[in-house]
Amino acid sequence: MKVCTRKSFSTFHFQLYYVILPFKNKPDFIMIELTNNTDENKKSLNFIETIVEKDLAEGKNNGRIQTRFPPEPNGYLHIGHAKAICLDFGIAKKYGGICNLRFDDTNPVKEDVEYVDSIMEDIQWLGFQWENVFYASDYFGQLWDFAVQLIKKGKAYIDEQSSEEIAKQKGTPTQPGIESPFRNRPVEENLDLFQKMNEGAFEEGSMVLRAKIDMASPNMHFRDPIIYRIIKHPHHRTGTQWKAYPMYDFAHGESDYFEGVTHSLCTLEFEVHRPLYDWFIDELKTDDYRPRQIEFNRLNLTYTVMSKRKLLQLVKEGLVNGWDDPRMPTICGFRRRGYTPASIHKFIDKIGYTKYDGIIDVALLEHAVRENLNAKAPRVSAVINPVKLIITNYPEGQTEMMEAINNPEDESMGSHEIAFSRELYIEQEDFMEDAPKKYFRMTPGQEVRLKNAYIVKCTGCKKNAGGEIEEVYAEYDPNTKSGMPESNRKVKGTIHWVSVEHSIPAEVRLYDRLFDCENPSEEKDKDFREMLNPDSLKIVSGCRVEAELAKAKPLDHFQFQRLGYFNLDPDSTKDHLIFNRTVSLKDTWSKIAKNEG
RNA sequence: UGUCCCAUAGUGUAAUUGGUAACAUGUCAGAUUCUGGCUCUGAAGAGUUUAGGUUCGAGCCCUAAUGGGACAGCCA
Repeated sequence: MKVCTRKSFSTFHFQLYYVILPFKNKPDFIMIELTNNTDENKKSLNFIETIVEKDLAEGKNNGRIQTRFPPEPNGYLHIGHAKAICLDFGIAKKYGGICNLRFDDTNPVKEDVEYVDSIMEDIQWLGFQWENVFYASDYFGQLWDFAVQLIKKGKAYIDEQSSEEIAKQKGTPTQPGIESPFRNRPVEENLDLFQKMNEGAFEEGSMVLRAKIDMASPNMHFRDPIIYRIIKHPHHRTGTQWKAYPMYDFAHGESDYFEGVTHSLCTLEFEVHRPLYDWFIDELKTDDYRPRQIEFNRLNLTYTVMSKRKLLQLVKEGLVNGWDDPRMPTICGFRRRGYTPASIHKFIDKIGYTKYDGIIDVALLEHAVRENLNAKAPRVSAVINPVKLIITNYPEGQTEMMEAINNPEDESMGSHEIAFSRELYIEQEDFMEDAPKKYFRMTPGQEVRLKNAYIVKCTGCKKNAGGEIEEVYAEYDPNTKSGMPESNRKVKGTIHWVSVEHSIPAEVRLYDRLFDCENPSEEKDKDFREMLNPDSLKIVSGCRVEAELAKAKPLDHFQFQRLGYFNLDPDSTKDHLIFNRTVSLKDTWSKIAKNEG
């Protein structure tokens, strides 16, 4: 055995050793990495990891790393959140830190425990576990005290103007705002009103607490931002205890500070909030510690929308069948569609984290699921649009059990049996009376292999009065059974089938992209409902699947051979099997067929 | 003549300032195949938005322009 080191790599913090094993025919090159951190070192760091490593190298926060995933419980998580989750939990894990789940529940009107539960379920399904669960509402007391402190310092005041008035005075991005007439209200009066505001003495909208900063600031967020408003709607956790609630800008950074977050990762649209985030923390902090907000690009995917508002609208207006409709980009939608956590991780790993706000081709996502399911999904036979095939020279009443390999990619998955008989179903698509040259399937005079069974030669078909194909006929060659010595004869095509008598009925749901246009969010002047793809769901009943599938459990993955990856829908019952198409197989034939006209 | 952010093949990401700008996906071709899948081989596809500057040397640093985005909720 020879071991050689590559000197040229010595500047990196890992070393590669090529070990050449002296096997005669197949010298195996095995790369062994002698470090504790295997994969990570090979890959270049993203800009956030670079920052984290720099902070670590400088000894910031005594080498402590803490992140948080901070959803508002006002909707279901989508694949964009998955990207944030992978980052928040991933950074903590990679650098030996912790990641907490914190619900940013500062607006009781929009929030609900239903969402809290689904969020936790989705994070865990993705394979992550938080260190602690926190709620911004846990800090309402501390935040209140901080607000009082600001008032006492003369840095906050109660404004009694209407929201319209305040908006008007705010100015525009290019014009400075003007100061509120209430801006210099005495401290005592502010404290008194703030107290009463929370006791329910005033109506919603009648007054707010504002930070006194700079109405002429070029950053709109500094123009005396509202930090407390009156909401009388009960809170899903604190009930009616509070009537005055902190705004996001006032709650978020402070919550990070209370918890000891070191790196507060969020999406790009919060970039302009960062100076304010820092401003509040500067007012609050009593030591050198300060959490650091870093923004990365949010995930945009082609042919779908990612905004919670629009997703909610799709659900509320019944344009889809709920949050977990398999066409939705929600995590529960992907789960029901048949995506695996591994495929989502793979996808997110490939797209990376930058500050460039682009849109990602769903083809990348689809590739990730195909790759994952190709490795793990058992192969089965299913006929979605059946037509009868009769093997005219096969004995009536005879049945043979054929061996079907579960997964050619993974021998350890073994095999199962599938019943073969005289009468079968094949796909309507797999028979053509007049076929083009490159059609390798069932057509009179042509031989095809029936997967896992015999080579058959098509002899003709029977049509009804309307010209529709009712039955297809073929003769089999008994010497060509799969596995037999003479079975290796070359035939161009192989098609799948199920036995009429032994197969079971099923419903199959074929999903396609939800929207017709690549970037629905970009078409600002169009109603996004007009861009919906009318064919995004096709329900096909009367499908026939092999008996093996009676054993399927909800969400089990399968490859329907030659068709795609499918999973059993949770609504499926013993008497009514329902399969969802996760993604089709790549289909080069359809391209050829198209080009041939 | 607001502040902030961004700009590398179709898409996404990479490239201690120094070798012919790399990878994935997508596209096209071919091989293989009892899945028109997978796998394998190959090809096309950017000369790094533009113009200056610094440098022996710039995708990378500086300046400006151009284009795109975020910010004017009592949402987060």
